[in-house]
Amino acid sequence: MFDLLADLDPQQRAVAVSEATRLRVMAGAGTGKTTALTARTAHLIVERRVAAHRVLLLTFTRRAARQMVSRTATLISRARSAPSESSPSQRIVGGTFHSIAHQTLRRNAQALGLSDGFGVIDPSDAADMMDVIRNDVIEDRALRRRLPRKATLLNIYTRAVDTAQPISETLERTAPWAVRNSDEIMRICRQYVQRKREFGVLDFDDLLLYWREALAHPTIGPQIANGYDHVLVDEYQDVNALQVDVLQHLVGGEQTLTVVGDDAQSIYSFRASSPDHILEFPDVFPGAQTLALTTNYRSTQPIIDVANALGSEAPRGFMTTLTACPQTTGNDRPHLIRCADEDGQSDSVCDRVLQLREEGMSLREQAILVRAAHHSGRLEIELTRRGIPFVKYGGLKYLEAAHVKDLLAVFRIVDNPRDELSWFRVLQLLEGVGPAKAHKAILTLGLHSSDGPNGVTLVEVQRRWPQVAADLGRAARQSAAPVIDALTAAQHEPLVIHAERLRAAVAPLIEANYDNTDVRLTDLEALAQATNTAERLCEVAAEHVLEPPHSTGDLADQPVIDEDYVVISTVHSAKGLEWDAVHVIHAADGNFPSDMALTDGDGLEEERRLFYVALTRARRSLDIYVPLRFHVNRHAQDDRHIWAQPSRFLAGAVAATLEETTHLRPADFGAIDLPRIDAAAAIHTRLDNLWQ
DNA sequence: TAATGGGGGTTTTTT
DNA sequence: ACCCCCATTA
Repeated sequence: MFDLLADLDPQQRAVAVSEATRLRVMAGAGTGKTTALTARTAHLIVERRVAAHRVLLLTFTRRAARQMVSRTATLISRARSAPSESSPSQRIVGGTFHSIAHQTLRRNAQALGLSDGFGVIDPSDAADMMDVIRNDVIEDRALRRRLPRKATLLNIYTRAVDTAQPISETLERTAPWAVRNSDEIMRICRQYVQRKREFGVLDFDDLLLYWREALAHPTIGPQIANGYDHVLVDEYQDVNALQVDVLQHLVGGEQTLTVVGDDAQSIYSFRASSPDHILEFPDVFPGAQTLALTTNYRSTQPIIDVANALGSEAPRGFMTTLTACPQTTGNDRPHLIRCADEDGQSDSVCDRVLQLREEGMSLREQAILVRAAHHSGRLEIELTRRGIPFVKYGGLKYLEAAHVKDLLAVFRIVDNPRDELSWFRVLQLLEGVGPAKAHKAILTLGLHSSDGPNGVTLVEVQRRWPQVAADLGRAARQSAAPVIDALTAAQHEPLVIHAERLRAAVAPLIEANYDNTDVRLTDLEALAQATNTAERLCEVAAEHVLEPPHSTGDLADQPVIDEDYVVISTVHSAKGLEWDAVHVIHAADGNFPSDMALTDGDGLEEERRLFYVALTRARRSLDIYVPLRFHVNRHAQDDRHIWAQPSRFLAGAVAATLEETTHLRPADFGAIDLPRIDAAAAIHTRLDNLWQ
């Protein structure tokens, strides 16, 4: 018979079978955390007879959730010698904090005073709202221009919400230059909250806030929490105070709680997470037991040496020191490659990538990791020039999916006609309709004026539409009519038919507004078909918002899948992944650690953890590239450069673990021999003192 | 109203 | 190079 625990090492086995009701697992990088967690879950279900649907697994990414739910199901079906893994008795409830929150809110919308077809807006919608509000609320143009840009406004708002700190405090920490305008920013935030309510929409933060509110309620809360007997949380180092609150309520009864994480990999402080939460877990959850996973099965000894050396330099240290698995082979020390400038770096990376491929390592086994998405710009040019295919993760432009957002906006209107944001978007697809006419139309439709609890109904919209149409050109009137009809028609039809009707009505508008119509229309067909498993259109829209395309490859057509390609990824997006070879570029002070993060000591420590995450992605080969000269500005095309020191993380104990080489092109001779003085670092320190 | 051009500013990471 | 804002023009 299949033994669930057979492939586990003693540490992992301890995690799998522990009967602690509060368990913290400190799991270092590459130590088989997923293996241990899925074994624990399967063990609960197979050996301790827990029903699968009473186990809740919370993660931070969709990918992690999917992976663990299906691996658990596989384990269970093997242990029971059952043929299929799709049986509900084998599938636990798993998802990101946000998606589980969303499902919970849908089920309890009425009890929570939410309108029943509430919409979920993505960060770019939210930012657009911020933009509109700024223009409405701030009269003075000069003042308006001094305020942060829309995305920054949203960041400030989010951070204030996540940390439950007043805006003024948030500004001090994250945007000190905007402190003088804190009054205006507060007014904008207040309006933002109010408008979301009027429109009947929730943003990402709201999902968690409402979830917590529901859980904190004396009768609703326990009812939700009692749906589960066991709660497991992955990547616990990334939780913020709000999420800890949610968990406390979720396990307020008889439930058990297992959290797994690594304090060394806490890299989301901009979302108000802090490694303190995993470090202080026993204080918040009394009686907690702690286990550790310390044997790294991923990387060779020399790579682990670099990671441990980096950890040893952290002022507070990291809780786990990694031990290499005795079976790993490979003695090559990771390289620190000095390059003259960014182009030299691009050159060097390409050379190395091709060299490794010639040694038999396919491109797909290699990744190039960057601190900031734009760091790979010049490298991408060089990769293209040399015909090396690549796929970039992170930093996807939402606009590329504008047509998808258009149809989703229509979906949202169906269930929530007072969603002004969606109307605003859809109306502007009509010819001759810009912001001004769209706004007027919204007033005419009287989206909020209605008496009903959920605002206007679609029937009312249809009745008032002729008034709007009178103000439109002929073309706009004609192309709008089918959309309005499709919105109201077919409420009794199967969802997928209704969705298809809407798609057909919107398609001509898409054709009129965008290039690349073929690809876009295909996307929309897929989207309409995807509604056949859902119960409501607003659900489809929300799920889509919660799982945006993650790489440019996700949006592209399938053929890419068969090809061999290098992955370019931000370090943040690379967490949880691994490759045979990892190339970390731009490891120069100012880029990595990023200048932006150095306003306080916490910032520097987070950069160190980020660097740690980057290093520990590598299985067999690790190369760190240091361009000594790079462009001053993000988008600079001019010749203004600054000289940089290698990243401060490469000094001290770490230096001793690396093999240093210099990559020179003929043109670089001379350049590289210029004296390297410590001026940059000295000035940096001096200036840093000014801000404290 | 949408399209165009000039000018000024440009602070990372993402569920 | 790019984005954002504004004024001008069709």
